[in-house]
Amino acid sequence: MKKIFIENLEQTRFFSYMINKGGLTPENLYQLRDYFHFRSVPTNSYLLQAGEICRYIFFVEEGLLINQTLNEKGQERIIHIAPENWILTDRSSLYFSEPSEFFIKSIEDSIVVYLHEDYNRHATELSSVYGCFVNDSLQRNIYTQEKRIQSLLSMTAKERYLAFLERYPDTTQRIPQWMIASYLGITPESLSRVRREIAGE
Amino acid sequence: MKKIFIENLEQTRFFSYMINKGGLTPENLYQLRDYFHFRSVPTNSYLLQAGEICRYIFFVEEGLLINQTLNEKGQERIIHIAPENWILTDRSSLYFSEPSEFFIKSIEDSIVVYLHEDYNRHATELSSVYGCFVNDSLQRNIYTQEKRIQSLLSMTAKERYLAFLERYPDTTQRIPQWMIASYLGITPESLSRVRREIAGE
DNA sequence: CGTCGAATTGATGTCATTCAACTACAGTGG
DNA sequence: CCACTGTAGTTGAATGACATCAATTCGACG
Repeated sequence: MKKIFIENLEQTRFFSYMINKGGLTPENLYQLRDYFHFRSVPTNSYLLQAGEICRYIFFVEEGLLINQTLNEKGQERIIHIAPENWILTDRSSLYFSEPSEFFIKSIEDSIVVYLHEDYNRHATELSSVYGCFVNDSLQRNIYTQEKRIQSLLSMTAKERYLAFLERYPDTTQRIPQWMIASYLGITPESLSRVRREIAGE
Repeated sequence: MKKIFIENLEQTRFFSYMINKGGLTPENLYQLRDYFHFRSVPTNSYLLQAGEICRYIFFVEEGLLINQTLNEKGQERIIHIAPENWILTDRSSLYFSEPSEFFIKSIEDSIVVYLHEDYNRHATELSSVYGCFVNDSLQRNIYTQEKRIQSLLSMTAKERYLAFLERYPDTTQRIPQWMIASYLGITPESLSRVRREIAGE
């Protein structure tokens, strides 16, 4: 988890994202320079441990992060999967400064941008467009969660797996199968059977 | 769904909520008078139909609203249940002006405050505290959805029902059982069996 | 080559669904 | 006032989906 120096900031996914989606300018980003830094993160590093207070928003420049939790019975559950260009954090821990119930961990050698908790506030002050973007993201986040709840309420394991494949078409083969199973809320064995069924169609 | 006139605005649940939780003052609320109105809503009225664009945020002054959707197979699913003091809307339809996939409907004779889509914006201009409150609500919303996803991923029907009872202790007996079943993602028959089991403990 | 974890496969169990029958009750019209 | 109807809820038996447990295979890595 070494802090690293990036030669061409402007060529990073992070910059493209913030400029194209967030509506910031390169100048804005240089002004925000104190509120983010790049880190190199080897496989299986924990960026956040349950019990800690989450202080950062993580942007995946390269690699793959997951967000997991342990339920009462002690088994782990994958909550989110974040490949390149995704943002991951524990909003409630970050926002309310409460101990997190989640782990955030890398499952590939990754490069992660750590966004300081004040990044969004400062960026919004620099650009009102960015403020709207943050709001948009929250709304969209709620919407996708709504969708996921619906899928858990009314789809079978097979249907959910097919939906997963559509959602993460390129990423699927980078994720161990048992993690996908966990994300879908089924056992690895069940997923294996589902896959066999699909293959023979 | 008659527009109604309220004698003592200050004694409404809506005012208490906006003042105590939202940080607005009574004066603020009178200034916002154009952006909300009360309606009397008989049982089984639709406040929003799938396909429409949602234009309001609904605050339940009295009664009981639900938010439901039809899945691909044509069966209805209860997504949210909102008794007094709750807020209900289709955020993505409201925010992105897209046709809604949801129905919002009263299941008791109710009094509902219709908040105009610009209410939040204007209220935020009047009071920055309110702006924080809106943000808080979004964050909290995300958090509770996260919780619900986890419960769907790892709890049995019985456990989810018990959790439901804790969450809506006073409201349970006002909601038909088959709706609770739908909210929990199980069939009415299963819920009936779960209840019998619990009763005999 | 041996080890370890991931993935597959089979046998069996559990939980919830489905379908059907039955009860209870509320509303309607004769 | 009573029969008729429709809806919610309960119950039972059969079925289906997924879990669990155990055995085996596969592949990566030291």
